[in-house]
Amino acid sequence: MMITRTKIKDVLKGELINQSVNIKGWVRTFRNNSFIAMNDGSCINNIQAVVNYEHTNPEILKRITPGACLSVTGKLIASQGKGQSVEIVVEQIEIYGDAESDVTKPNSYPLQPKAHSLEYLREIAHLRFRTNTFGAVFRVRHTLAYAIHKFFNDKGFVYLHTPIITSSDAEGAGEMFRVTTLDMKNVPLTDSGDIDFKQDFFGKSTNLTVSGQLEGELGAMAFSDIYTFGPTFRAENSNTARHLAEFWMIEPEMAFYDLNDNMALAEQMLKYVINYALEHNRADIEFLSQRLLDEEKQKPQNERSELSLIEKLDFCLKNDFARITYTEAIEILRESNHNKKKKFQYLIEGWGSDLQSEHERYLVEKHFKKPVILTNYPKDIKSFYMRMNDDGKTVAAMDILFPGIGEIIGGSQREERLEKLESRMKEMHIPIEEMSWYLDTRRFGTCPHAGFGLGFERLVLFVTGMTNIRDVIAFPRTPNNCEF
RNA sequence: UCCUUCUUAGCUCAGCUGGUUAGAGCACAUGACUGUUAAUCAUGGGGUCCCUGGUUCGAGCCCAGGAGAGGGAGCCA
Repeated sequence: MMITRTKIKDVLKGELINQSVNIKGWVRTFRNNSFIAMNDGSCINNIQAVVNYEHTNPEILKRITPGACLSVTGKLIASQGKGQSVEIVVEQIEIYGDAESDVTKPNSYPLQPKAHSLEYLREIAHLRFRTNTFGAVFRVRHTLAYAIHKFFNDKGFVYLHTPIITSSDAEGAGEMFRVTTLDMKNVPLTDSGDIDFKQDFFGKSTNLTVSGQLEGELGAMAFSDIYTFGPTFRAENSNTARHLAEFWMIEPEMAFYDLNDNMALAEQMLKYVINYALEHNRADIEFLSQRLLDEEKQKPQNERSELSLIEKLDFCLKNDFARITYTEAIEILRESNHNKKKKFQYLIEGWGSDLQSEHERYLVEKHFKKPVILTNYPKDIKSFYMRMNDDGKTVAAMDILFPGIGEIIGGSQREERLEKLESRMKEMHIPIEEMSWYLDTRRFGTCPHAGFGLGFERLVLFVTGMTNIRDVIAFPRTPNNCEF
């Protein structure tokens, strides 16, 4: 009789003890010609399937190699060994797919039963899901994505799908990728010698979106509360461990919210999703936490983290984020011993200039030692749509800074007053005519509103303790790299 | 884009001041063992020292250019 397949996660619960079970998955290791460690991705743990090698065809045994895909049927029993509570006594093995283990042969399975560097695994990103670390990372990533949807859904937010192809280039959030069907070898030109986009697919110049915020504001002016969660594209030539050319962003936009409401929502959301991941992916996060501890054992004492990953996440949940204005931040930095001893590479020059990464890191990691929300930045270093404060010098912006990540959220109360918005756009040379659809929100029933953007991969970085953003997205796109 | 470090076996890395036949651990193969936990033990095979050019009697090592990767910065999420 055929037994239906059970996922390894469920088999490991032990409820099916003394019953026949069928599992399907990939071999991690095969020890002692007897013990197959199998994983099907349903959880971090493997199940041990025990083969009686004396009664099994040696040709079959030879094909049980790391990476091979098997279907195993047998009785689930209490394990005699120490590493696991239950194991399967193999009665039947079907090999779905072999994996060549001999590294001297071409096309051998590149994952060996040993530690590999993250850089090496990045080169074989199509197979790295099969490792403990990346299995854990991508299960956590999934849970965070689900938690974000659940958080907003439970609050009555509408999930708005903003366009991926846009014609607006006024956002100014970054360099854009062009979308075109024009023949690159024979680009049509106008009489004046410019590219004739009238002949392009959309009859105008188009790009991949750098932000769904402006469209999001349109939704908020009808549904009150909306959020977007989609891919975002920036053609910046930035090569860092925190930037991608293609990344996922969450952008809520709320009518009748001021800056304080905005901050409160952002903090509540971050804590909700971190807590959700801790509750639903405990084993994965514990594995990642232990992984970091093992890694840090190689470092000198003074370079090790004060808190483990789990402790860091718990700490973040239990403490209020620090909230300070830009002006107060400048004061703290100016008065710091670090600045007085000239330890900053960029000394604090005074009010008005943007903070450098080292300054943000000092505030978060040395001074407050917890997440920090910076507010009310000088208008000249922020975007046109941010609401002007009464001082005429600052805007109602907020950035949330996380330890080890830097800016994880950027947001603001939006400028809802038409005249002020238009004059700001003129100052910053934003083409007002092209943005007429956006300005309609201010013409027809405008209201105070606010929103923010959360870089999803940066959140995943924080929760998994990974340090390179290329290791928390399945197939990273960065300058000069678009593999798979 | 800028600064900086690196590139040696399938993987992770040693390789002294430029000097004979380039090493280790793991992996892999073969054999032994058989309740293991990345099993253990023995034996064995395995190298375009990233590429191109130069200096030198002699280059893995020095110089120039190029490619790729890591870390930092800028831009930001």
